[in-house]
Formats: sequence, structure tokens, C-alpha cells
Amino acid sequence: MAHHTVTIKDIAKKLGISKSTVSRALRDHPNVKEETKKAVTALAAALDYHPDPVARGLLNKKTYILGVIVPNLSFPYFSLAVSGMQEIASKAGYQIMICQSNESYETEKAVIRTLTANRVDGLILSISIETREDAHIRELIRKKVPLVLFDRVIGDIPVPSVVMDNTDAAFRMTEHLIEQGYRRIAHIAGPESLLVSKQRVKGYTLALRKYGLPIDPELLIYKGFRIESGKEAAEALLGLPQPPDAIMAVSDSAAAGAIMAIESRGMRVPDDIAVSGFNNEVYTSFVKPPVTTVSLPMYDLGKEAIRLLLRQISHSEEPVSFEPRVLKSSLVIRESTRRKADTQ
Amino acid sequence: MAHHTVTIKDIAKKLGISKSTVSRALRDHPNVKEETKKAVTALAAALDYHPDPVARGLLNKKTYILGVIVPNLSFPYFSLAVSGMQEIASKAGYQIMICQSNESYETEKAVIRTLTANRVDGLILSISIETREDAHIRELIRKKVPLVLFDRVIGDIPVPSVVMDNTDAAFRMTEHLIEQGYRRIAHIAGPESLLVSKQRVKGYTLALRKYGLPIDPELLIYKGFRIESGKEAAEALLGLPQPPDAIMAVSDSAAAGAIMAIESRGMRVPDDIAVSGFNNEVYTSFVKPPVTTVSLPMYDLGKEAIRLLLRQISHSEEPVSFEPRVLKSSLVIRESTRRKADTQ
DNA sequence: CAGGGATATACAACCGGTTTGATACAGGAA
DNA sequence: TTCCTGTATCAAACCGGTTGTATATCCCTG
Repeated sequence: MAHHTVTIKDIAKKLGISKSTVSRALRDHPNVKEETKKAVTALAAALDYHPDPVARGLLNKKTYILGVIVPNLSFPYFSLAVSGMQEIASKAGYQIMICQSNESYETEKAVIRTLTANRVDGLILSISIETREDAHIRELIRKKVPLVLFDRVIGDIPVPSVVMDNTDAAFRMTEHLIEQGYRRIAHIAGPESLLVSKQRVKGYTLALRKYGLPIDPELLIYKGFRIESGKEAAEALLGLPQPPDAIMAVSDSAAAGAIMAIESRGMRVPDDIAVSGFNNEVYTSFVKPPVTTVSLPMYDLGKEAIRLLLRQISHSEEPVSFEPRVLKSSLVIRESTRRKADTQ
Repeated sequence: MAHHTVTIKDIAKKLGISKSTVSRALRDHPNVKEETKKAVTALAAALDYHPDPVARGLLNKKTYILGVIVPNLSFPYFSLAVSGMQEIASKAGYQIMICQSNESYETEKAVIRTLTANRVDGLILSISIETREDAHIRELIRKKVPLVLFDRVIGDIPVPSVVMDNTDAAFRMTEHLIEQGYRRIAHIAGPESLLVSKQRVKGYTLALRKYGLPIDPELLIYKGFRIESGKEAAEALLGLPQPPDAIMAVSDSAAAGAIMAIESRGMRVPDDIAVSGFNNEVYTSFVKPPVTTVSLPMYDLGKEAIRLLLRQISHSEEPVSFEPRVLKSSLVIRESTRRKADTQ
């Protein structure tokens, strides 16, 4: 820095007044003469003065930075949520520091350490697939770090959270398949460790039960969100003595994998077997057949997560609800779950 | 903060020594007795002491935070690059602060302001579609803010940059189409403001020229990266008295849009018209037909951008090259550009 | 005209580290 | 013994703001 940045001291010196008066003038303190205020603000503008957030942060222990930890940014799923967070945060004068856990428990713990070491004002977390313990989260609670869990939350822990209506969405999707005439409905579920997966499984079984359909454990496969998972699970399902007539996949990628497996056997979607996904990723609308899926409000989820966090930060002593905030999703019905032709 | 965080002062008091000795002991200064060092490090570990980066930053004017500005995170295109950046940055002890310009010039300027106000140690920027001026970038150069442009760069400006071999990739793709027997090749280009678009157009025309094919301005449409852009451009192309027999799109989304337009006219890809994309997004492999595209090393691009930035930051006076660092892409040949059937 | 209360400003301490200069006490050379 | 060098430590200043307290001036009231 050849030409050193303008500080409050420079302004004070030029005007022949003290640092404190300059500081008060800039913050519009009542005990400063109108005339002085004008002179200070004018000079500050002329010199392009900006208060140093680092110095300010040292004093009032605020960095105006919020930490965000997501498993992976390269899925629109999470990057959309992050976009929503950024919108609300920047409106409130906060910056966001985003880290990826890459689905690793160790990395998750590591980034939590760096973020807290960097004195972020709060933390937003969506846990990794590997995360099965909550000790690191309880540690944050103990240290009174403002915290919000989102989407991939952990159960039974006193932390505010924002989630999707996973159970309900899966219920509605299963119900939709039943209404379309399908009776032997399989579910390619996500990793068993995630609450999200369990909730979707719950919605699936609830719907089957409501309509008096048998719950066949062979038709429920815990696998994962990726294409390969869908492909492998579908292959297993198609190899059953009594294969399903519909597959509800836990994600659009898994659905895509399932469709690939189905078609490579010379079967067709939805004529031979219906398939549905989850997430409403762009390509679901233009693959053939277009895939029925669930539109999840990830952008709103991100916005709401930041709001909950800011609420904790500002009125730090106000009681915050640990009841998960649930956002509504909506079914997007497309060709891949077309009504089953009567085949008696 | 009920139980205030452990500071260097606490350690000094407990051991009955001065702050400065503690500081030196922790930084392994030679003029500190081995015995003292051991006592200090032991107590620091016991108290779970971590130096406050804010205080440290105030003093040495380093925040160990790098600012990254991308147009949009919800495309794998950029979020992959960001993942690469994070890998290298965190290895070097830096954090990343990511902001989105949302393709708006004003937002881009605004986030640059907040990031520099927050004293980031350096900045990585991929410009928005709207950005046609470079005054804000020259301002950063004037202020000596370490800066690297990536992917969406601006020409003729003394700043290190990392880019893809856009011209070459487009050349190879056009050449591939020509080799497959196509002769009337259209190009749905990106926004005319972006150098990326111009370079791909250049590769396209160079290839046509090399093979002695006419360059028909009707076949070149500047449009955009999105599905809608591809759809609209393709509709215009198909409405020509002499429609093209192949379309090279500037992105996979545009290619998807083009395919939709083609098929809605009852034509087929590649039998009636070939289509290629750019980016190698996941879905290009499983749509029907699978789309020929270009695999871009976005992850490596991000890694390299951080490396260039860190090099500027560390040896700040070493001359840095303003010659763009060019990374190689590779063609992914698929069904959508199958060899043209001879139709004499 | 003394005393009380605004008003306007200056001084100094502080946040949590790092760094400079001073000090104290070794041991070795002159 | 004196001087010098090296070792080990401490006090104080500093980074750039904020804030509590002291000080000075002015106006008003009794």
C-alpha cells in the first residue's frame, strides 16, 4: 500500500480536531455541532474514506460475516439456496462465507473450526452424508455460536432449522402414482443416514398404507442421490421376480439413472414402468420422457435460513423456536408418470 | 459471550509473564527460552486458545480472505470453478468470500466495493454479461488490489487471467461437424458483449474458412446461454429459406433449446440437423440423442486462478504476466452429431 | 453573580494481537 | 575489573476504530 488508506486520524488531523469527534460526527452523534458534522462528512467523501470493518470488528466483536457450510456447491440444489441466502444477507449488511464439506464429516468439522476461528457472526449448516454424530454441533451450542440448520438437519437438537416438507412431498408423489393406476411402487431412497431420506421413506409408506397397498421391503432401496445410485438400484429392482410398475426416486439424478437402466433393458418409461424424481432440475423438462418431479423452494429455504440466523444475532436473548420451519414443495406432473394403461 | 474467549493476555497473566513473550513463544521466536515456550504452548492448548484473526488482520493488514465474484452460482459452470478455488485457497490458509453479480453491472460494482471495503487480500472476477466498461477494474489496479480475471475476462487490460481455449475449442467443434459431413453449419453464439462469445465465433469462422466453406452471416446468431435463447435462435434458423444442416450452440442449455425447437417442427436430431453444445453438463450424456459437447476444465480453471492470485499476494513486487493462461478443453463426441447420411 | 445544565470537544483507554526499544543478567574477552 | 555480546524478558506503542470521562464554554435561572 504505497498511498496508505485514509483513516479517521487523517481526517482529524486535516480538520484540526480529535479522532473521537470525527468518529462521532460520522455516526451522527447528537453532541456534535452541525457545522463540524458537515465539514467531516464532506472531507470524508472527498478523501473517499471508508471505515475499516476489521478495526470495527475488533472492538465490537462483530465481523458482519455469516458462515455457510453446504455439502457441495456444484449441485443447483444447494447453490440455489446459497443465492437466496446472499440476497437476504447483503440486504442486512452481512457478507457470506461459503464452505463445502464435500460430504465429508472431517471436512465439515474442519471448516466449522476455520469459520468460528474467523469469528463469523453466525453459522448456517447443511450436514454431510457422513455426519452421524452431533458432538460438533453441540459444541457450537455450548459456545453460543448463533446457528441455523437447513435442509439436511439433524434430529433432536436445540437449534432452529428450516426444512422442506419431505414427508408430505413423498406422500403426495406416492399418492399421485397410486392415482395414476400404479400398484407396485418402488422407492429408490437416499442415504440412510440422512433425515431427509427417512422422511421421504416415511411419506412413501404412509401413502401406501393409506391406500391399503402392501409394503414390500424389497421395493425400498436406500442408495443415494446420484445417477449411478439410481441405475444400480433400478437394476436390482428390475431383477426381482415381481418387478415394480413404478419407481419413485429420491432425486432427479437417481431418476435419470433409473430411466437409463430401464431403457437399457429394452423397456419403456412410462409404458412399462413409471419413474418420478425430486428437485425439478432443469433437464427434467426436456429429457424424453419429461420427468415428473417435486419442485423444492431451495431459494426460499436459503432466505429463511438467513432470516432465522439474523433474528438470533440481533435479539440474542429472545427465545428462538427450535421447531423446524417447514417450507412447502409442489408436484410437477409430467409424462414419465402418465396414467397406467389398463393391462388386465 | 458469557465466558469470554481466551486471549494472549489470559495466558500471560496465568504464567506471570508478559503478552509479548507469549506472542513470541507462540510464533517460535528464537529469543524465547525453550522452557517458556513449552509452558506457553501447553497452556494455550489446554485453554483451547486460538489467535484472533481480526486482531492480527488489523495489525498486518491481511485478512486471509479472498473475494470471488461470479455472475451466478446456480450453474455448475461457475460453482465447479469455485470448488476448485476453495481447494487451493484453503490449502494455502485462505478463506474465500463468494459473491454473485447476477449478470448485473451495477451489482458487480457493488460487490467489488463491499469486498474491498472488507479488506480482502485479493479478488477473482468473472465479469457479468452487462459489463461493457472496465473503469471499475482499472480502479482496482490503481488501488493495487491483487486481481485475477477468469473465464469471462476483459481484453486489453494489465491483469493476469485464466481462460479456456475458446477459439480452439470452437474451431475443433466446427471441424468435427465438417468432418461428419455437415456443410451448412450455423452457430448460436453467446451474448455479443462477452469475449468468450467472440472467441468461439472466431474459431467457428476460422474452421469454415480453412475448409473453404462460405461464411453466411444469416447462420450466425448472437443470443445467449440459456434454453430460451437456443430455442429462439433455432426457430429463426429453421425459418430461413436455406436452413442449416448443423447447429453449433454456445452452451449445452442453448443446444437443448435448439433441439426442442427442431423436434417441435417434427424434425429429428441428428438425422435432419445436427446439434452440438458446450460445457459437458451431466444431462448431455443421457438426453436423447446424447449431445456432442465440449468438456471444459472449470475445476482446474478455478484452481489456477487462485494460484495466480496467491502468487501476486506473496511476492507482491515480482512481475506477473498479463498473458492469459489458457487451459485446454476436449471434445466429447456423442450421438447428436452422428455422420451425416449421404443425401444426394 | 454563583451554580446548574446543556453543548461541544479533547483525552485516554480499549479491542487482541505484533513489534520496537529498553532493561537485566548471564558469560567471555581484553 | 571493565567492556562487550548474547540471551531472555518486559513495557509501550501501534493498527483504526469506539466510547467513557474530563474539560471548557455557553446559556439560563435564582
